Amino acid sequence: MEVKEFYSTEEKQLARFAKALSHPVRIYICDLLSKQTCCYSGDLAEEVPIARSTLSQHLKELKNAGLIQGEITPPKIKYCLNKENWAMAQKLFTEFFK
Amino acid sequence: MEVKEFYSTEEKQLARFAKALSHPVRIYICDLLSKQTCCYSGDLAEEVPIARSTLSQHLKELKNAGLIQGEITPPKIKYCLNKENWAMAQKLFTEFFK
DNA sequence: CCTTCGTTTCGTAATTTTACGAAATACGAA
DNA sequence: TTCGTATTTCGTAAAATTACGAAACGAAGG
Repeated sequence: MEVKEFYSTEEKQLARFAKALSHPVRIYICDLLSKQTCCYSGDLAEEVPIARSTLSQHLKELKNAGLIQGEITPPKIKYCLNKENWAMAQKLFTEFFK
Repeated sequence: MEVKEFYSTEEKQLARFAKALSHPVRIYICDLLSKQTCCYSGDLAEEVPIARSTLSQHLKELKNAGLIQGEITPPKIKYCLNKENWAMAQKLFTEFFK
C-alpha cells in the first residue's frame, strides 16, 4: 500500500530545481548557458575556481535535475540547457512568485 | 588582504534563495504564505507531516535567507513573507530565467 | 509564584553535499 | 595499437542538512 504523498508533484519538482540552483557555481553555469548557446566542460574549468572533478560533479547534478544536457562531440563534451525543462522551471518559479 | 570573489553578489544571493527553497516543505510554507497573508507555526505543524522541532528548523532557514519573518503575538508566533526580499527573489529569478 | 501553552533550542544520528587528487574511461590521431 | 586529450568516476574527508524527541524558554493566567 502506497503511503499518501503530502507534497504535490509541482512542489517537489520546484524544490528539485531550486536545489539544483542552490550553489553559486551552478547558477554561474546556467547563466552562461542561457546567454550563449553551449559550452564545454574544459572551457568552464578554466574560468571557474574549482577542481575539474568538482565541476564535473556540479554538471552532473544539473544534468540529474534535468536543467542541462551534455552532447558528446569528441574529444569534448558540449553542454547546453535542456530547453524543455528550463521552460518548465521558469514556469514553476514564475507561478510560485506570482 | 581580501581574496577576490569569483561569484557576483547576485549569483550568491540567488543561490542563497534557491537553497532556501530546495526542500518541499519550505516550498509549501512559502506558497501558503504567499496566498494567505500569514500563519502560525502551530497551524503549520498540524498540516505538515514533520515534527514541530523540524518545522521550526525549516522556518529558521527561511528566516535566515530573509524570505519570511516572524512576529511574536503571544502566545503564538505569526509568520509572514518578507515582502521586500520576496520581491528581490522574484526579480532575481525572473532575470535569471529570462 | 506556579502552571500551561506555543514554540524553539539542544543533543544526537543518519544522510547528503562539497571538495580534492588519483585513477579510469573514451575516443581520435599517430 | 599505443599515445594524448578531455572528461568522469573513485576514494576519501570535512561540513552541512534533515530529522526526531527531550528539555528549555517566555509570556499570560490562575
